[in-house]
This record gives sequence, structure tokens and C-alpha cells, in this order.
Amino acid sequence: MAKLTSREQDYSKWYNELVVQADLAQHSDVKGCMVIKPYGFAIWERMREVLDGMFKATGHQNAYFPLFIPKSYMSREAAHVEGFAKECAVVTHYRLMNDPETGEIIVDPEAKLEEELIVRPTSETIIWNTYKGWIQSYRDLPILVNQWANVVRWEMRTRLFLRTAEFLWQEGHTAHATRNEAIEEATQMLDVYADFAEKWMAMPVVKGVKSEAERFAGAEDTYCIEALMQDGKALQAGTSHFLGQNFARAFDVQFQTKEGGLEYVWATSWGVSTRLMGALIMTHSDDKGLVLPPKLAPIHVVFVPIYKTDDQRAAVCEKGAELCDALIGQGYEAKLDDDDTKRSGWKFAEYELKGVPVRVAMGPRDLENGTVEIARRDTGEKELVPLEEAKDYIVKMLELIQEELYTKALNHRVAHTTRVDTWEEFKEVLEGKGGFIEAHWDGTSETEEKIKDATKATIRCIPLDQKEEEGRCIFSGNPSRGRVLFAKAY
RNA sequence: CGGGGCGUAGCGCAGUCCGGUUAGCGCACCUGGUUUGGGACCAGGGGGUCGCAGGUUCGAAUCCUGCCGCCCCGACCA
Repeated sequence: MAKLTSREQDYSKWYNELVVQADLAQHSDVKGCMVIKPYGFAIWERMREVLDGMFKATGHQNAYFPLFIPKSYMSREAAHVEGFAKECAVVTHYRLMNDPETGEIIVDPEAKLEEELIVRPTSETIIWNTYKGWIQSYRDLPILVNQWANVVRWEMRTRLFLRTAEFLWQEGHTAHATRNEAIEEATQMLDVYADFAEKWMAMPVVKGVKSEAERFAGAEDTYCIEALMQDGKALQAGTSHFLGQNFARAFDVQFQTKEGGLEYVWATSWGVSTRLMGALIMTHSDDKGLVLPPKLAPIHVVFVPIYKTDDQRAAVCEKGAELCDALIGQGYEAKLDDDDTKRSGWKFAEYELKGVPVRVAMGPRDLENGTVEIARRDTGEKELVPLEEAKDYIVKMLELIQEELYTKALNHRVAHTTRVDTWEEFKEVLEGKGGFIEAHWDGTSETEEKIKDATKATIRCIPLDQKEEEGRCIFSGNPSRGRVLFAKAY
């Protein structure tokens, strides 16, 4: 296995190589689409499992809506169709045939669909068209539904996990009787995402609101969590939208109030995708490969036996099996790698590449001394520990790794968040150390656009905890009431 | 869609400019042996419509024409 390109040398090459070499995913033969390999999918499954539990705990239920959306639905909400029109895959026919002349398989020109179908880029339209039939009175509200699905957005340029033509995600779609209830739902789900990112992915995030230019097509407000990657670029890790009554109006979804009036329903939608995999990778990993937070690692501990003779092998593996069983008994995934066709050094490198948080090695010397060597993936530290203490030691170590990964990532973000008051300084920080920049902005899309054209930096969000502070826009010099977060983004 | 690059064994590549035995190398794979505390070594072996289709030629991976696909850089985006 070739060595990874270092992050310093070429961060984006490092990422691409890591994803492929750690067996997370590969490019498929279909342009812009990826194959998620079993090891990568195991991580996604773990994320899905945890998030699904959090959605259920907040009162949501899962359902499933169609992959195909009639073209006419898309055009009902003006901003929505405008936002997605340029990246929609369209189904126009429903049958193939053999070309009578060449014998080749061709699209049967007779089998043209009367109404073309869009492959969903998101499901608001089909869902609100359905909700119309579900909602008559205030008693039918709220509707709290989530779906796990694939969606297609025909991207020009793609990158494994970060941007692919087809990706996996979840999309929550809720319907409420009041504006406030919907806003509460949207912010609640943002909190769920932030919680998940920080407690499970060990990835600190900034909660905020998108500017008008970055807002979801069809939303009144888009809340987001923004994370900072090791290369100083920001990554939007999740979004939660307050949709107002836009979709209710577009699909004529009204309900009768207690008082007998007729009102449009208030809506939210919220989602996270396999993009979180990219975020996870770029938050913690190093030049040796993947680094995974224990809470999401498919394998927590790997035991690598070291031996010369068959007797030694049997003896060491027996101890290894006991230790693994003990860990499994405590709810951890522990793997004894007794594969005789690979040598220990090869295994060490392999598990480091795959980000297994803790590695235990035991050889003849350890057998004699009653010890094992325990190595931490994140710091690379190794320690000799008495065998009988190994289990408890490892359990504590896993907790510690989870905490310290978060702390390390948080320190990185703090160190790469810069407060800036002039345009010169803004450009300098952006070109130099990168990261988040806290700066004053006059609140207009025109200024945001001009800053983007000049520097490629965008407003990642207006932080929810933004402090009131009189200032002047770094670009236009017009008055501003508080700082927003700028960065170059993925 | 514009600019660049690439397509030769499972993967990574050389060979192409300047046509000429049986198309080569590294990794991986198989067999045997020696090894085994940080990606082992030796020996032997298997594996190819040289992206596709035409053309030029005694002869094409190599030259010509057309097509297809992918990757990278830009505009668009979770």
C-alpha cells in the first residue's frame, strides 16, 4: 500500500487518497456517482442509527415518499424550482427496445412519458402535495415525519462524500399550526444536529442562520451548523429550514382552526447527508490515515497477536480472544486479527489507515510478563499495561479519545477564527491562515456577492449567539449591528 | 459548457515522439521455503480484445480519422 500524500503537500489529494485507501468509498463507472464500500457504509450506518434514535426521541416517525416527482410539482414554488432547476435529472421514457436496424438497445421513442418525471433533488414538493390530503383540521397537526432516502443533484464537479450526483440523506418534513411552533421545530432540529456533531462526531460546530443568498430555495430562514476543516475551509454539515407558508400556499394546504377559520400550514424541513462522512474525515484524520471518534467507529479495538511459533500464536490468540470477549461484553466492537498471512507491521499500518481508535498488541515477551501494548490511534502513544487491567484501561481510553478529539478540533477552530475590522486584513487572513473570519457586514446581498467575487469567501452564517456590536462593514463601510462568519467553503 | 490530462493485467505506470521478435515494470494474486515486536525476503508461477470503430502499411499500443469514457482546473452547488 502506497503512503498517503501528506496534508501539507496537497490537502485535497490527501483526502481523495484517504477515502479510497481506507476502503470507505470509490468512484463508480457512473460519472459523478460513488460506491460506498462496506467499511465506509458501516460508519454511515452508525450515524444513521444514532440520528434516527434522536429523531424518534423528539417525536418523529419515518415514512417513505417516491423517488420520482412529476415535473409540474417542481414549478409550483417559484424560488424552489429556480434553485434546483439547473441540477435535475429527468425521466422522459419508460421502455427500451432493440433497434430494428442495428440490434442495439435503444430508448423506445414510442414510450415517451406524457408528463416527465424529475428524480428528486429533495422532496418538499411531493411531500406537500401529499400532506394536502392528510391535513384538514388543527387536530391533524403537527405532522412530524422523516425519510431516509437517496437524492440526485446533477453536479458539474464531484468529490467522494462531499459532493456526488447521487447521495444518501435524511429529510425531515413537518407541518404545524403556528409560525412559532414551526420555528421551534426548525431550531430544535438544529440543536439535534449540533448535538450529534459535537457529542458523536466530536466535531465542534457553529449554529447560525444563512444569509439570503445562501438560503434554501423556498425557505424563509435556513438554520445551519458550520464546521471548520483542518485546511481552514468551512463545511456546512447540516441545515434546518423554516419554510413559512410557502409550500402550503404552493400546494394549497390549509387547515381549519379551533375557532373555525381557515389558515395555511406552517412548515419545516431539515437534513443531513453522507456529506457528514467527509466532515468526519477532514476533522480528525492525519497523514497516516483515518482517525475515528470511538462512538462512531465500526471497530473500537483491534488485537494484533505477535508470534514466531504455532504454540506462541495459540497462546497469544487465546489471551486476545478473552480480552476481545470481555470488551464485547461491555458493548464494544473488538476484533482479534489472527490472520496468519499478514505480518504484524502490516496490520499496524492497515488499522491506522482505517482509523481503529485502539490497538492492542501482544507478543511472547508480553505473554511472559503478563502485559499488553496498548496504542492510541489519535496520538500514536503506546503503553505497556498489565493484561488484567487492559479491559478497564481500554474502556477509559476510548472515552478519553472521544473527549480529546473534540477538544483538539475545538482548539483548532478557535485558533483559526479571526476577528477582522478592515478589508485589507480580511484578504490577508483569508489568503494566509484561512479559517473563520468574524467581520462586520452591511446586511446586503450585493455586498456579499462582491466579497465572494473578490475573494471566494462566503458568509457561512450569522451565528445564533451573535453579539450586538456597532461596526462598519469591512467592504462597503456601511453601518453594521454585529459580526457574521466568513470563510471559504466546501 | 470552456481549458488541461489520461485510457496498456485487479491497482499504479513505462513503452507512443521516431511503426518491426513472444508488450514490459512495481504493487497485488498463486505455489514452495526462510521469516514474524512497525507495511519481510528468496525462488517459481498465473493473469492483456493495449478504451471503441474505421483507415494507412508487408507489419500498428505506436501513424491518420471519428467516437466513447473518466479525472483535474473554472462557472453551479448539501
